[in-house]
Amino acid sequence: MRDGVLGIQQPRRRGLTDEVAEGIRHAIFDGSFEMGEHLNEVDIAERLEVSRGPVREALVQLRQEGIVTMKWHRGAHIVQFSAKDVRELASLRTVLEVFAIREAAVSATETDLDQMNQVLTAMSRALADESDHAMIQLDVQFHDSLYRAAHHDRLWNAWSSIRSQVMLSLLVKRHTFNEYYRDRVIAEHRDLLQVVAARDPEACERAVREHLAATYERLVSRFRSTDEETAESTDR
Amino acid sequence: MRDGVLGIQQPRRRGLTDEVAEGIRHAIFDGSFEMGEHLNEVDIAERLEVSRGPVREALVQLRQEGIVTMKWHRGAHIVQFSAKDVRELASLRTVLEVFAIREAAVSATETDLDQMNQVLTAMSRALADESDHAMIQLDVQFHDSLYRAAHHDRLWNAWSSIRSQVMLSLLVKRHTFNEYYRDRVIAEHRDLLQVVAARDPEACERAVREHLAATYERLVSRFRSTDEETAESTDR
DNA sequence: GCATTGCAAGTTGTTGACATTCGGAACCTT
DNA sequence: AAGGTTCCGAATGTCAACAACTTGCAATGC
Repeated sequence: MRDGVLGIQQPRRRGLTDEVAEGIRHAIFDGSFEMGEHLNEVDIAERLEVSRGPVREALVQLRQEGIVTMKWHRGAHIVQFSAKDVRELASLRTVLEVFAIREAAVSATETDLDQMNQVLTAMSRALADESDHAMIQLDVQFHDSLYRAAHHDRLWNAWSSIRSQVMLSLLVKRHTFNEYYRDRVIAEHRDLLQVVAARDPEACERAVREHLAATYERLVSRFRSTDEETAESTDR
Repeated sequence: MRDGVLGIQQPRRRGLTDEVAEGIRHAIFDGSFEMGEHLNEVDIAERLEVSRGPVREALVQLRQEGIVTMKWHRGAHIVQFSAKDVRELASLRTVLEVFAIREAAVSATETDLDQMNQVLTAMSRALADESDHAMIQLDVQFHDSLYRAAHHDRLWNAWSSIRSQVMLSLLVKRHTFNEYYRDRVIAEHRDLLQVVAARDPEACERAVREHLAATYERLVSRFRSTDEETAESTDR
């Protein structure tokens, strides 16, 4: 946020709560937990060498991000997305992102555009590595920079509260994205950057709608429509 | 949610965290705290007769709701809205609520419409009492029922994360709303209900845009703008 | 056998004590 | 007296123990 006088990034002091939240988030994205798995507070606390206090506070945060659910005296579980959930993510995200890109078209600075561009070049590099995980991360990162370019704190918060869900829903089905990512991601995102740079609100809205429709059309079908159906045999 | 077999409303068990969060929220809305005031954890804990643990967890929740800010080792403060904040609330809320009412127009049930109607009648009663506080509460409550009619969990969460801010920004300037509330609230909200009931998406969108524009046009001017904002702002 | 009841183990919820950090008052230096 | 430094009080951050709750299992009764 504020760099020191010497341009040195002064160590941002933050509590264990945030560290733990990031740790758990990272673990979830890395696939260290199964979908629906129970998160044991003492396990996490011991593994991160912290007490349970910060862990609990972190879980409250993650609940707000929608990637864990909590019930009274029943602890936290990783969410399990149904097709309905993904459809909700798609529709809400479209609404937010159309708004975001229209705002960005008006108030994006050169710096903002640069950052979007940097993500694009990072994508090109990642394409060679064929790492789906890295690519998805960059995908989300690009949209981060788009939202940031809108310069709208509360819009950013709204995005933050579904961001982790978006990331998780993509990661879970990452293997179905191979061809898509190889063929179209970079082009589509470059289009987004261009319409923003061109300051054309209408083109912006069209580009976002197409981009998200294309992404989610294939994604939704990968999730089960009823989560009542169950249940693979118990793994214990 | 699920009533017992005997129709007995089983007491919804919830932790102290939620109770405390609601307590603090209530206190803030009641004006028990000044804007920007520091929230002392031990004071709150003692006053509510709980330990600091639940209080801290509750504050994390309230931070997510945007009505308190927290900094490392500096605790929690009530937010202070600037004109920019209120403008952000207005624009984001418009985006969300347009989406909400269009969804509601499609998927609202009779029960949903009934609940909206109930709030309307409660408003009529409150109008006589001339209690601004009660009226604002009902105003927000009406919009609650609108969002609920959309049957979209993530949209509801997005609304929840600005709801408290909306409520607070209205309450802080409640004295400027006398005439408006007396004259137009009920009519405008009844319009909203009618267009939803008519299942007319376009009329819905128009009604919401007008309603919110009217509300925020007068509200924004009541908040003072920050220095930097006036310095670099370009009107549009 | 099947359902019910009581127990026990394990997990979460809560608490009070301890450690760390911030901000300001008092003090020294110039 | 102005400016900087040191120290202390007060609040927050963290921890480990205690209490409450849920759940699965086994014993009991039918």
